[in-house]
Formats: sequence, structure tokens, C-alpha cells
Amino acid sequence: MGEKLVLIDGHSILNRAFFGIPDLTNSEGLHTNAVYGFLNIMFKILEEEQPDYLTVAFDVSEPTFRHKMFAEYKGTRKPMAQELREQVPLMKEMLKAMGVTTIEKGGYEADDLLGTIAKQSEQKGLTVSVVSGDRDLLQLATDHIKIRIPKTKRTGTEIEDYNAAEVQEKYQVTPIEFIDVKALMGDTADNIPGVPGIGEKTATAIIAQYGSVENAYAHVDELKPPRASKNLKEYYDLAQMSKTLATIEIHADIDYDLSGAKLNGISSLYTEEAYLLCKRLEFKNLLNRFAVETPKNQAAEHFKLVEDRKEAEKVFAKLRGKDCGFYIVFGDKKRDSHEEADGQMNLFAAGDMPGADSEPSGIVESAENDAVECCLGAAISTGEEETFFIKAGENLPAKQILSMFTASEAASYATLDLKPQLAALGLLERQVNGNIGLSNLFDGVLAAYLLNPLKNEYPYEDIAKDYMGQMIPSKADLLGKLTIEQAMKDAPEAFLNYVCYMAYVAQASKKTLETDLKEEGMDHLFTEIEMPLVFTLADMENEGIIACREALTEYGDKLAVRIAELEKQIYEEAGEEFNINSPKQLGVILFEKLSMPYGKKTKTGYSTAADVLDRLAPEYPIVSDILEYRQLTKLKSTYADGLVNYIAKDGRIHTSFNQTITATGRLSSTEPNLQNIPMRIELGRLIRKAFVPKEGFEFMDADYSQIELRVLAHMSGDEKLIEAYREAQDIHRITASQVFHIPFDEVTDLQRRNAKAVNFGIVYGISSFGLSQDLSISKKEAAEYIERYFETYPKIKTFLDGLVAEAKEKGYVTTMFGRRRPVPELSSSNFMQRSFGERVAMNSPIQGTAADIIKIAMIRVHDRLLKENLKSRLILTVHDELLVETAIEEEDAVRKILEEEMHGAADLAVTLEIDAHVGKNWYEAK
DNA sequence: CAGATCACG
DNA sequence: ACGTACGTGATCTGA
Repeated sequence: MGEKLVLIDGHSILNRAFFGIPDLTNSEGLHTNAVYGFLNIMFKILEEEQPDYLTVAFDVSEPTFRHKMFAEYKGTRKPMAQELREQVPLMKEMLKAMGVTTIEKGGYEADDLLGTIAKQSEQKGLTVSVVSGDRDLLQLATDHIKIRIPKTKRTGTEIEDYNAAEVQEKYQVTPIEFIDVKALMGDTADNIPGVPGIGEKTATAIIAQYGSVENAYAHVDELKPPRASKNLKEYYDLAQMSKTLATIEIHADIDYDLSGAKLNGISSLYTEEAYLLCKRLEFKNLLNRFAVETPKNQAAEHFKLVEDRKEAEKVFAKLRGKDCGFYIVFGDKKRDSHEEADGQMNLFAAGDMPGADSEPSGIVESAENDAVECCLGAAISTGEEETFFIKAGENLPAKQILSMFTASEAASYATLDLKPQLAALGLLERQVNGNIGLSNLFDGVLAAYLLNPLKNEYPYEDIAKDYMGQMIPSKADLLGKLTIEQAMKDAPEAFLNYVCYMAYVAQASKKTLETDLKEEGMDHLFTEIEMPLVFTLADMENEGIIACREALTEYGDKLAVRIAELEKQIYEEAGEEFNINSPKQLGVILFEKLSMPYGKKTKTGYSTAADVLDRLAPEYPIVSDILEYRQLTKLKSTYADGLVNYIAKDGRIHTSFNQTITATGRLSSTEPNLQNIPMRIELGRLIRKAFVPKEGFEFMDADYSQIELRVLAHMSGDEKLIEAYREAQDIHRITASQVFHIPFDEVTDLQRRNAKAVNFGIVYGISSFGLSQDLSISKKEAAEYIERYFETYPKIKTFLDGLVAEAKEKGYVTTMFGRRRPVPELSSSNFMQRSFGERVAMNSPIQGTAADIIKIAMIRVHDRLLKENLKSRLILTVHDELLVETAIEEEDAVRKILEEEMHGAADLAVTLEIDAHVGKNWYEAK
């Protein structure tokens, strides 16, 4: 067996990948899709072929075309998109990091280099594969040179292979003759002129018969059709020039050192440098290829397991005065086992239930006990040489470990993802336990989020890479799919590494994170808002909210009756049974069987979204039924049935508030999402009656009135809008009055509605198209509204334009409190992407500032309820709304706190007004 | 596991 | 000409 060489046409494959793969950006804003696609294609080929040698050829700089000496560079080939251009050096860097030989030479295209190397290597007896997206290379094909053309399809990458025989079969000519075919037919993409009037079919026929341009010319009078004959005679010069252009050089003057291109197995590509670069580009899938079981990291060699009490004491004693990192390790939580439907009694008398009595410390103590109970131990680090996991066991209960830890006297305590650890540390509803308190705690995940809020997750290995410059194995690398508890038992070494890394990274990344926060002006935001908020959120989650199981079930049963009716009727109207929940099947019924006019299409077929169906509903009764069916099944599955599954043993739902998800600084709520409980439609809104306060309590719900618009008024400093807020309650009406030049009292409902839509549009980053959609008016009319709005409030326009300009210049926008949102989309060459970036630049400072403000209010309300020794508790937040489970006798005090703290959370040019209501359930209080 | 849909601010 | 409102999460379907 001869040896095998794989040659890759660098630019061509990069280009293929770029257009075949959706735009990818890493969190630095670098475009990475072409590099990613290239690597996937390369690995696929290497795995298939297991070659002995590998080389990638590049054009020296683009554009460098063979025909440049003959033809002017014209616009037939567009200049390379910026997003692709910037990936070329990245690609080369990646290949260099992998130790892959690359070759490029002035005066030659990659084709010429590939042709030369392929032919030379064939001479030496090698089997060659040339990978390119370009069919020009087919002329190189022989029995030993295979041209491989990858195609990126939905189903993955498919590769078309051509040896000489396949070229002959598909194109009816030999590879060499393929050049002549091209010379005759030309190629606009490559600026090869060809002979006018001769296309692919004629060219192929002529060359199949005569074998070459020259021989065809020798028989030019015999050529058919006559037009070809005439034109070849007339344009023979052009044909010869085209042939030169189409011919790939196979005698390029290069020194190619085959031995330098030796590939010692695919695994030799997985170098440390390549791993680092893949991490930086955030190629998570590719990272799995790298073997990371032997980290070069020094720290891991010093991870120690401690099971002995005395040893543990020594560790904690050593913390005195040092900056320490820690991570409290938990097994499976117990309270979260919400599957069990124990005790119908829960529903009736919440006050009778253990943990839900009116003494607030009860619920806290039980949560803390639960946390301690499933605590497996604590990892503690003071740096590279000193990281321990102190394991809980019979002789050393978790409780003791935790109390030794909280009594330790470190200068500071850093961790990653603090919130779930607070209960075990005894930090619920208080801010200091032992020596550990808010002032010396540091959450590295939170800091990393502020520094780059666009990432989906902030795993410790990313923090190590970004802020310590260290490569360490990820949780999945170490534990695979094992749970923490399984790993502790079955893979103790990996487990030790994992938990110690958490503590070590928390400790070792802190300095840089702090410096970076300060440099970017977010130290105040971090210390005064995000960190304190952790405590507030932990308490809110821990409190939870009572959801009445019976009420939900009853509500669901009622829905089921109507759903069954609708289902029957829809089947009748459709004339057959089908899955109404399947947009695909529904589309077929509506738009094919019933021939309704379809409005929009999605990628996969007809759109059956509500706005499309709304337009059809007046004419087709079945459509109204489908809309109602959709509404009811949504209510039943997501809310009636869905929420019941989250009722915990204490009869309450404990959502998770995530602090590091949104790009703007808002919170999000999961498992379940309590921030999207129905409200706008009455039937759905009734679900809120199932959310009730405990015995002796009521709900007080307070929401900001148009906080985003008020933030806009303040940030823009527009006097007229500020004045509008001072004058009137009804901002939309006064906007209509000012924009349309009508006396306030004469504003019609329609005008008010329009003004309201414009106000919303402004906050979202206005576009005439968006507004026209919302109001069902023409784009032109919408544009007029916007223009008049900006005429009325000129500083708003200046402000919004300024935000876009700022984002373009700096790459990010900021809120009033310094929170950043990078806007990488603004540098895109894609119109749609760029427009999106502009809207983001306009919206984020507004939405984000509003988020900052309510966070401040939450912290203050939470702290005051505790400080004033009230029994009432903040339990929910929904972006501009706070819900307090209020002891009936504390109603006045709570109202005062909400008003003062929400109002006073920020000092704006307009007042921050709130609406507060009480009720015996969430429906009534809102 | 991605896409479509729809619930909220 | 491009083809959209900003920010989320849960459920269901059908490769």
C-alpha cells in the first residue's frame, strides 16, 4: 500500500463552510462559523482516510486570480465578506496550533500549489486526495488523485468523490479535457470569458468529439451548431486565453517538503495550543476531541482529600487572614422532589403545615437543615498549593464542617454560584453567619456575567481560561455523565478534581475579576447590586408561593371539557382527525385541504401562528376554533397541569430566579417560570386565583408605572417628555395630544392607542416596519408617526442616535448604573444583523436601567422587611412588579416600604410611580 | 434536539 | 434590496 496524502484548498473550504453554516459568534464577537465548518470537514476527511500526510494550501492574498494578468478584476466576484475575511487569519492560527503544514506562495493560487503537489506526489507513488469546493480542480483527477467536494447539507456534510472515471462518467470528458470544456463555455465566477454562444452542453459535445480546443479549431468548419463554428473561428484567441486561465499549473516553482507534512495520527492535532484556541472560539463540540485527562495545571497535583476531623481543623485554621475560595458540595436535593402528591390537607390550611406557620424562621431553619443534610462536604482553597476537599462522613458530619468553616477567619471568601450554597452556610434571612457575611463574599460567576452577559453559561473552566489563563478540564471531562453522588462513589479521583477545581478557580480568579470589574466601571454595580441581590433572591426562592393544587386541578378539568368539545368540532369541520398541535399537519389541513390563502411561510412550511390565523378567523369558523383550542391547551398543559408538578412538600412553588441569563440585566425565572403566568386574557388570568397567601396573610402587589418610558425620559433629558410626565397621569394620551397637536381632552381612543404603540416601539428600538405590523398600517404611515414623535420629542432622537453611535464606536452600550451589553451585531455586513444591533443598542440601556432599578428596590424592600422585624416577605418579582406575602396587620407598614423603596430606588428627572394593591390571591392583588 | 408556538414584561 | 419590533421559558412535534 502506498502512502496517502490529503491536500486541502484552504480558501475554498473556508468559503464553503462560511456559506454553509449559519453565522456563529463567540462571546468576544468574533465570527467563527467558517473556521468551525472547516474543522468539521477536515476531521471528517481525516477520520475517513487516516492519511499519512496533510497539507493546506492558501492563496497569498485575496483576490489573486490566475487571470489577473489578462483581465481586469471586475465585480462578478464579490469582495470577500468582512465576516469571512477576519476568519482567514484565525484559520491559519488554528492550523498552526495543530501543527498542520500550510503552504502559500506569491504569484500562485492555491489551485496551482495543489496541482503541483498532487502531481509530484503521485509521481512518488502516493495516493492523493484533494479537498476543495471548486470544480476546477476536477482536471487534476487521475486514478491516484481523487478530488473530494464536500457539500454542507441539512443532514450533515456529504462528500462527492471524483477519480478520473467519475469525472468521465459525470461530464462525458476526461479530466484533462475538462479544461477545454471550461475554456469554451467560460466561467463567470472565475472571470474566464469562454467563447460567446457556447454553453455547457455545446462545449461538452465538442470536446467529447474532438478532445481539445486546438483540435476542435482544426475541424472548426465541421462544428455543430453553426453558431459554435462561427464563434470559435471568430473568438479562437479568446478560447486559447480561456484555456490558459482554466489550466491549473502543475509545475509551480515551489519547495514542498513532504516529510514536513507528516501526520502522526489525528490525535497529534489535539495540541494544548489548539485546545486553547478552540476554547477561545467556543467550539464546544470540538473540545470533546481533545484529551484532557492529564491537565498541565499545577494546582491539581495539590488537591487533597480530608476526612479526619483534626485535619479539617488544621485546614480551617490555616485560612486566617487569607483570601480563600470555597465550594459547598451537594448531593441530590430532597425538598425538590415535587413529583409526590402527598397530603391533600396542604390545600386547605396552609397555616397548619409544618414549615408554613406564621413564624418565618421555621421555613428558613427547615431549608437550612435540608441543605446541611444533603451537603457532601466543602472544598476549600487558598491557592495553587493548598486546595482540600473536606468530606462529610460518620465521624465528621457536614454540620460540623460547615460550622467550622463559617467560624474560620479568612480575609475573604470567594465561590462560584453562591446562591444555592447560602442555605448550608446559614445565610438565609441574614447577612452574616459566623465570620462570613456579605462584605467578604465574592461570586465569580456573577462577576463573569457582568463582564460578559452574552454567554449562556459560566462554567469554572471558562473562568479559568478567561481570567487566569489556565486550561483545565471541564466537569463533563472529569465526570462524564455521572451525577455528583455517583462520582463521589465510583470515580473518587475525578470527583476530587472537580470539587477542588471549583474552589481553586473561585480563589484564583477573584483578583482579575475584581480588577476587570473596576476597569470597566462595574465594581459598584457588582458590590452594591448584584452581590446583595443574591441574598434577596435566595430568600425569595426559599419562601416560595402557595399554589392551590385543587384550584389548579379544577381549573384544568374545566378546560378539558371545552377542549374536548373543540377537538370534536375541529375534526368535523376538517372532515378528518389529525393532530391539531402539529403545525405541520394543521398547515396541510388549512392550506391544502381547505385551500385557505396562506400568509407567511416558515422554514419548514406554512406558518400557522396566531397572527396568521387571526386574519383567517372571520371567514373560517374552524380557524376560530383552532385558536381557542390552542389557547386552552396552552393554559392546561403549561399552567394548570404544569404548575401542579412543581408544588413542593410544603405546598409551595419554589421557582429559581436566574441572575446570569439575560443580556440586558433582567432576571429570569425557571422551574417553573413564574414570570409568564397569564394576565392579558381574562380566562388565563383566573389562574392567578390559585396563588394564595398563607393563613393570616394577604398579597400586596406593587408595580412600576411605565418604568421604561420614564427611564427613557430621564436618560434622554427630553424636556417635553419630562414635562408630559409631570402634567398628566395618562402618558399615552398626552403623547397623542402632543404628537398629533390635539387638545388633551379631544384625543380619540384610536389616537391614544397609536401613541401607545409608538411609545412601545421607541423602547424596543423603533422601526417603521415593526410599528406598521403592530398597528396594521402601512410602513409609510408608521414612518410618519415616528417622524412626528421625534419632532415632538427631539432629544429622544438625539439620545437614541447617540446610543447607536456609541455602540458602534465602543462595541457596547451601558445602563445608568454601568451595566454593559456588548453589541457585536453592529459590525456585521448583513443588513438584518446590523439593524438588529441598532435596535439592541437603543433598547438595552432602557430595559437594563429599569432592571437595575427594580433590583435596587428588591434589595431594599427585602432588607427592610427583615430589619423592621416584619413577618411579611418578598416572594416574587416580574420585571417591574414585586409581590409581597403580607401579614394582614402589617399591611400599612408594607405598603409604606414598597412605596418608599420602589420610588426611591433611583433619582430620576421624572417620578417613579407605583401602583400597589392588596388581595386574597394574586388575581385580586394585581 | 431544533423549530414553532405562545405565555409574560 | 435586505425582511424586523426588545427581553425571556415551557410545551409539543417530528426529524
